[in-house]
This record gives sequence, structure tokens and C-alpha cells, in this order.
Amino acid sequence: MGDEASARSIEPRAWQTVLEHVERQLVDGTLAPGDRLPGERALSAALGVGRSSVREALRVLEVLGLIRTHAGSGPNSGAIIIATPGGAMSALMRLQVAARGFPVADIVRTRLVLEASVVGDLAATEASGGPTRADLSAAERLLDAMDSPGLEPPEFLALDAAFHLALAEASGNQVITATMAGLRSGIEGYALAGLARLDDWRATSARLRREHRGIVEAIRAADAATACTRIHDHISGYYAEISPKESDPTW
Amino acid sequence: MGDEASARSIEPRAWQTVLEHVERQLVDGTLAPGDRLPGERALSAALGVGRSSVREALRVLEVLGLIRTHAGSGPNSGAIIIATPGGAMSALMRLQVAARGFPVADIVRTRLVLEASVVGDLAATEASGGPTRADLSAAERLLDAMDSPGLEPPEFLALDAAFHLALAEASGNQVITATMAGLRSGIEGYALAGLARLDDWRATSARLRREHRGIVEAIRAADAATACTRIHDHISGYYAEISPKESDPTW
DNA sequence: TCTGGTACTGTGGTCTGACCACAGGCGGCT
DNA sequence: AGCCGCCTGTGGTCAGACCACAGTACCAGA
Repeated sequence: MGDEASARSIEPRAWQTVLEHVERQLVDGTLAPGDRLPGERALSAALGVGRSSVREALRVLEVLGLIRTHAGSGPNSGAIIIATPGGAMSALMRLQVAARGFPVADIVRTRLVLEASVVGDLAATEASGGPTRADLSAAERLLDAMDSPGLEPPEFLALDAAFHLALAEASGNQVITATMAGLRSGIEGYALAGLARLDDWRATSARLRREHRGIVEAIRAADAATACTRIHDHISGYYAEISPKESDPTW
Repeated sequence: MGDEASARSIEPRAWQTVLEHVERQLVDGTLAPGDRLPGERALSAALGVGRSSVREALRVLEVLGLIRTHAGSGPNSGAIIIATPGGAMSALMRLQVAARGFPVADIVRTRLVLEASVVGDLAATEASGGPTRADLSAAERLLDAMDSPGLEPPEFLALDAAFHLALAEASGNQVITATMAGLRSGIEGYALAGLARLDDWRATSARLRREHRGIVEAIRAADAATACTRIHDHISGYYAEISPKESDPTW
């Protein structure tokens, strides 16, 4: 079957040449965040491919969080280089979970690893002193919002997700932040479905709020070990509660 | 169909409806890995969008590692659902690094976290006994290959990457495996460029091989703490060696 | 009957040309 | 001077055409 590599595989697909063209310009600095790409018609003519192929490549770049497109004219129009990996990570994780490429259990385990590292880092930073408190206060504002009574479970979960993301952002690691955003949306559907398996939402919500406060408290106390243990128990405890009892292939 | 002009302003973009259609079928089980999607023309007619829009959506799904397309006819033709997140992660990380969305330092830090977790898990599994040895032997075969003399630095780095990936695969966590593959290719260009900053490649290569053996040895001895320390020093030591001295915005 | 080749069919891959909605800029009108 | 409408260029979408490809069905010959 390797004989088919003779004719077709030498020439890459048209949209890939566009993708490689943009990536090359990105690497060598010709293109930087904020810059505008040439118009689709110009790109098409410059690379000798059809506009459809250019559009397929641009669509990929858009989904990957590398460009943002606007119709019309003016400085805001056209395809502009950005770098917002969060959405791409989310789409990737979500679809891979849907296609059974990522078991939910592996996502939860990865969250455990990353979040433990995040709170450990935060506690260490707090120990060494520094301007970390401002970012932590953003997370604490979310905790306050979660205390408001009459919150519907889905709203509570959204605030919960934002809280964990705020911790990641406070750690300053953009890769971990984007990855955690992706992991979260990958299992968001299962978290919502798992609500039905909770016996007593009020008790669970109270426990989650208490655990959140405990985590922040440990970080503030610069106690990395306690913070790691608490977030580990927090996450694994919750998912143990909502995971289906019978074996489910997506878990 | 004449109302599409007015409906377009409210409706999502045409290719997104295709994407959502596929995702919905994936979630509710209508589509599963191995299944074939309807042909582009059929999908176009079924969803009331043009074939170009269908193709843009399929291109996104392909880059995200969800489908594989083949021309021709027969059971291997058409778009088939797969779930190979590795390539998507790699493309995402590579492009985000190129677009300065991900600092290289954050990628290295994330590698530290994930790989420490991987070797810790492996050591713990080894402690509890189990059929872990076969997978570890795959990693060890790569170490043997790295001992072969006359290996060019790029070849050595490729084997090095494969070794670290083999450890992740042995841990059994597919999310971590795919993420590590992505992280690695995100900084591959910088690893290659960093070779020029090494004073003595022979000495470095010998040290890396020694450290690799030490990591596997610690895993085999079920000594999680030592394994974590060793892989941490291994990775951070290497990147400290190849990172540029002057400040570089991409780091 | 078996075997070999050939035409057919349906697939993705690509290009072209056309039209639309949109948003800004420019120039003429008030 | 200030306002308003045309003009232009952008992405978004669609329709149709052609190509290369790979399997399949069919038919002719041994």
C-alpha cells in the first residue's frame, strides 16, 4: 500500500499549503498578533489556489483560535491574527469526548494533576510574597457569588467552573489555563447530566462552597501540601458523586 | 429558500450548523467511531447549506482529529469518524506558540507537571504490581536505540520525544498522552534551535541517556518520589541549558 | 467455469464565477 | 460646516463544473 505515495502525496492538499504559508510567516515574524492577513482573493492569487481552499485554511485557523474574521471594511475588517487558545481547546476536548477519544475519567484525572499543581504554585507564590493577592481576590469574588441563595444548579456549576479557571489564571501559566478551560468544557455535559444523580443538592452545594473556601484559605496560608490535598479531594469527591454507577463506555 | 438572506443575520454561520449537526449526532450516539458520514453532497442537501460550507466544517473536523477522509469508493472512502487527538493537539500548540499565544516557558512548566505525574503514577502502579512492565519495555527499547553511536542530534531528539511519549502512553491516560504530544511539538522548533547553544553535545547526550535510565530505574523500583525528582531535574535542566540567555519574547 | 480487463459509479479535491450583507470612506448635497 | 447616500472592498455563501481516484459490476475471452 505504500505505492500510492508516488503521485499524490508529493503535492500537499491546497488548503495545507495555505496553512503552512501562514504558519511560516508566523514563525519568522512576518505575521504577528494584531496584523491583518491579505484578503482571501489576494491570498488565493498569491498562492495559486482557489478561494475555497483559502477559506478552508482560514476556517481551521479560526477554530484554532489564531484569527478572527470580520466582514465589511475598515481597520476591523478582514482576518486578524489573534491568539486565544481557550476556545480551540474547548472545542477539541468537547468533540474528542463526544467521539469517545477521551474517556471522562482521564479528563478528571488530568484536572486533578493540573489543579493540584496550580494551587501548589499559588501557595508557593504566596509564601514568597508578591502581588498575587489581586488575582486571588477575583476567585474570591466568584465564591461570594456562589453564596447567593436561590442559585440554580447550572448557574452554580458555571460559577464553579469560573472559580477553578480563575485559580489557573492566577497561577499565570497560560498553557495550563487554556488546557483547564478545555478540560472543563469537555466534561461540562457530564457534569450537568450528573446533577440528576445527586440526592441532596443543597447539601452538596454547601459542601462545595465550604471546600472552595478551604482551598483558598490554604493558599492564603501558603500551605501548599494542604491546598493540594484539599483540591484533590474536592474534585475527586465531586466526580465520584456524580459518576454513573453502572459501567459507561464514555467514562 | 428565499428567506435565507434575512435569516442569515440571526442564524449561525453555515459551516457551524454542520459542525453542530455532527457533534449532536456524536453525542447522542447516532455517529460513533468507525462510522461513515454522509457524502458531502448529501450533507449539503440535508442541511440546506452549500457544499463549500460542508467542506469547511469537515476540514475543521479533520484538523481536530475527528474524521479521516479518503476519495474513491468502497468501505474506506468518504469521511470516517476517528478519534486521534494527537495531531490536533500538536497543531494547536505549534500554532499558538508561533502566534505568541503560548510562551515556551509555560509549555515547559506544563510538561514538568504532567510528566512528574506520569512517572509518579507509573511507579505507584509498579508498586501495586500489575502488567505495566510490557509498556515500560517499549520505552526501554527507545533508550536502547538512543545508545546507538553516530546518532545525529535531531535523530536523538526524536527518540527522546518518543521516549517521553512512551512513558505517557504507559500511564494509560489518553488526555495526558495527547497533551504531551502537543506540548512536545509546540516546542520542537525551539529544541532544535537550542542545539546550537550546546557547548558539548556528546556530554549532554551522555547525561540525558544516564538520566533517562535513572528515571526508568526509579519507576521499576516503585520509588515515586525519586522518579518525580529525577524527571523534574531532567526536563528543567535540559531547557535551562538550551534556553537563550538574553530575554526572548517567545520564552 | 474461470479469468481478466474495462467501463461505470460515486467519492473527495479543487477551481471558477456569481451574488449577498456588511462597514467604512468619500464626495456631493443641504 | 454638517449630514446623507453612493461606492468600494471585505468576508459569507452558493452553484456548477471538472478532475483523480478506488471499488464494483459486467462482459468478453480462454
